[in-house]
Amino acid sequence: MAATGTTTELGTRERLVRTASRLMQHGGYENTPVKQLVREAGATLGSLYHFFPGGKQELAVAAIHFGDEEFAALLRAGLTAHPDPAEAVEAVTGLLAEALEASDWLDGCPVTATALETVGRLPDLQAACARAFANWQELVAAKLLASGYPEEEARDLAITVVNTLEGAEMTSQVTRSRTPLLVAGRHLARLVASYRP
Amino acid sequence: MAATGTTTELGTRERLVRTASRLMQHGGYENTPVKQLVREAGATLGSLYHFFPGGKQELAVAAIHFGDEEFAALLRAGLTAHPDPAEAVEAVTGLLAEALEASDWLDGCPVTATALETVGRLPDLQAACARAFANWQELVAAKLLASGYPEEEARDLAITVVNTLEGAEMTSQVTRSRTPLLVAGRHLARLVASYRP
DNA sequence: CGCTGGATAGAGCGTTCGTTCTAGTCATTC
DNA sequence: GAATGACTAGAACGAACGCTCTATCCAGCG
Repeated sequence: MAATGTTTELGTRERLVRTASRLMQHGGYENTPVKQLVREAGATLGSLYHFFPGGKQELAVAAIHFGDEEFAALLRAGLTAHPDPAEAVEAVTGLLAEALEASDWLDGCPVTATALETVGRLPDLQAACARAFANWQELVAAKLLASGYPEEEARDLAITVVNTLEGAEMTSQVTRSRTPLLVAGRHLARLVASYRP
Repeated sequence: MAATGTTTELGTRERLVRTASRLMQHGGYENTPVKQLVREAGATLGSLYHFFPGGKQELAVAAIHFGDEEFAALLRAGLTAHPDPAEAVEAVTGLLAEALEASDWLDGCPVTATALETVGRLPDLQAACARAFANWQELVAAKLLASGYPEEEARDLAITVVNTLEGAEMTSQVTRSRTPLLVAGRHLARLVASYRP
């Protein structure tokens, strides 16, 4: 190899995190056996417990953070696509619908499934999921604030925007249809516009 | 016992279904071991496989249907509380927030967790979950239609109302706060009112 | 009374789970 | 070229999983 100073392709640790994020996106935490995980990541059990002494749970927290950032990137892409926040939010639903259908309705929200099954069971994971939701709300709120929305209305709208995206993404996934997401886009745009300063 | 002709308290089958619904509401399908299930239901493995030859999966489908009806009852209660659909929807979020906090943030939507973890894995369960969502949408749509909303707008609004309720319920659960649900109530009321015929 | 069949009861099956453990590889450093 | 330490490799373990199986109970009936 030429450049041995940096990672040539992707380090084992990174492959583990990304694979865990993808598998947990599909089936959540308990439905993701570590052996399948390391196999698909092209790693071994030894590597997993080398990088994550806390085991599956520590890896899962890292995977949730990765999914958090991944979703945030898509959110940023949609939000910056239009200056107007209402149009921007609707653009996000379009991006989500596209990505979801392209994955044969499998790649839903990378956090939701894990969030629901860890409530009251695995506090570390639940906290990581809560942080992700807060992070996404913050992105939406920033867009609204930058457009002149008053502080309180911006914060509240951001909560509902993210929640509706989550709910619509789930329903689109279960029913294998773009409709819930696209309808959510229209309604959120109308709602956001109705508060326009 | 006096009346031996009918079930004295609750039949074993019914206890299994209700217990399964409650446990799946908390942790989903895979997080609900059959042995814990029969123990909490006051039943045994023999009874489970007597009433549900299809095993855990068949019981889970029955449990989803039960949760479907249970949530539908709460939805009906909220929707009939006010003649105006906008106020009615907001009433629903109040009921949900109350029930959720009373359960120490554990009794979320009885279907969502299972829906997400069975996508693309257990078609029978996924179908049962999809049916529940459609059922709830139908209830909201009926309320809007009865209030004179045009057919298409009523259907689309019903989709978003249910999706937003789902998303807000999940976020309220994970963050242990009424806020997401109550904010969703205000926003949904505003959205529904904005379409008032 | 004995027979019958729905319902109950739980020990035990084979499998899979997350984790541990020992052995090994390989680039880097003295 | 021996030593070092980060990393790889996978066999093996105890626990827990869903499910099967045989035995038993008991109300209804001739």
